[in-house]
Amino acid sequence: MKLSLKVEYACQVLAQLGHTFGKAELPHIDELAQAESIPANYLVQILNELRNSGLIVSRRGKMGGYALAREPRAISMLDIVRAVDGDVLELSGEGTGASGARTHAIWRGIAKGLSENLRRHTVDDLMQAAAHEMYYI
Amino acid sequence: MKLSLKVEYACQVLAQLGHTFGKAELPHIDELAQAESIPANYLVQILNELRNSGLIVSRRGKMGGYALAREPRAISMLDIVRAVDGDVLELSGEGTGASGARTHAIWRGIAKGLSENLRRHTVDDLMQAAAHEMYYI
DNA sequence: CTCCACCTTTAAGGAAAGTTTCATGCTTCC
DNA sequence: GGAAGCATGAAACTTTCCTTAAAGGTGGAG
Repeated sequence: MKLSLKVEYACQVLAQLGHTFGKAELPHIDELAQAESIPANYLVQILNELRNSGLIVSRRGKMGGYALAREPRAISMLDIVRAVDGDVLELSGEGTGASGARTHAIWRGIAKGLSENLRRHTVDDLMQAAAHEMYYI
Repeated sequence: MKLSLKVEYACQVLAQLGHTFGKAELPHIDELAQAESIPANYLVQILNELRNSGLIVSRRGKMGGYALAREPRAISMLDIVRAVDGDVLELSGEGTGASGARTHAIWRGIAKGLSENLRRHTVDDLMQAAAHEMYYI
């Protein structure tokens, strides 16, 4: 049950955009890619998905770049997951078999709990310095 | 963010084994596969992983079959996920980049919360009749 | 008004994982 | 010893993930 690299990248780049939120000059793809050690060509696709989901905005041409669409605390990790990875803990099976329906029902409940937990974390949290990490290990 | 079919299958077959727990005659692979609409050849691998993790036991030869290793309420969904799908929300990346460490720390916290939630559900819950499903939708 | 820097869109390909199926050997009961 | 069933490993297929690439559109600067 692995977390996709794509979601990790998305969290990192949004944290990075959080730091430049409100500034006049917008960061470019290459700057973001280098700061977060993400392949630039892959980052392009992720940023597009984030833009299509309304989490970020972009400006074309010279002086172009990316920025958060709203303040960091107003973008949750649930928004991020749904933007790049689809529904949280989406079911693969059809719910067939004697225990299929019951199994689906329970997993939907678990997915709901996880979603609510993800909603409580925002880009603001991702921007905190690494010094507080001990609390999470 | 999809849940693997393998985990769903594992939950279903364990629910099925829960119903025959304590009985003298053990169900065969083919019976389990048919009851839960799971490809029998695939189910073999899943049952092996569940056995290697100590969740179920098996008997060879004629009159052979499978059974839970302990009572249904003593097998949690966290046990199931770890047996067939590895760690809960395992991280793919290296935690590199400016926000890599912080992102990892937050996701570890979320994974911990999900694990604790999974621990609260057991095979016993998976065995309940489908009539109670409405509460979970 | 032209060029350059930057974003936009799409696609192709390989690597990895997930799912299914098959083949062979080993145990136990009759 | 033979048949019924589990144990084990591997092959083949499908899907997803990750990476890289290329062609096109946009806006500011000179």
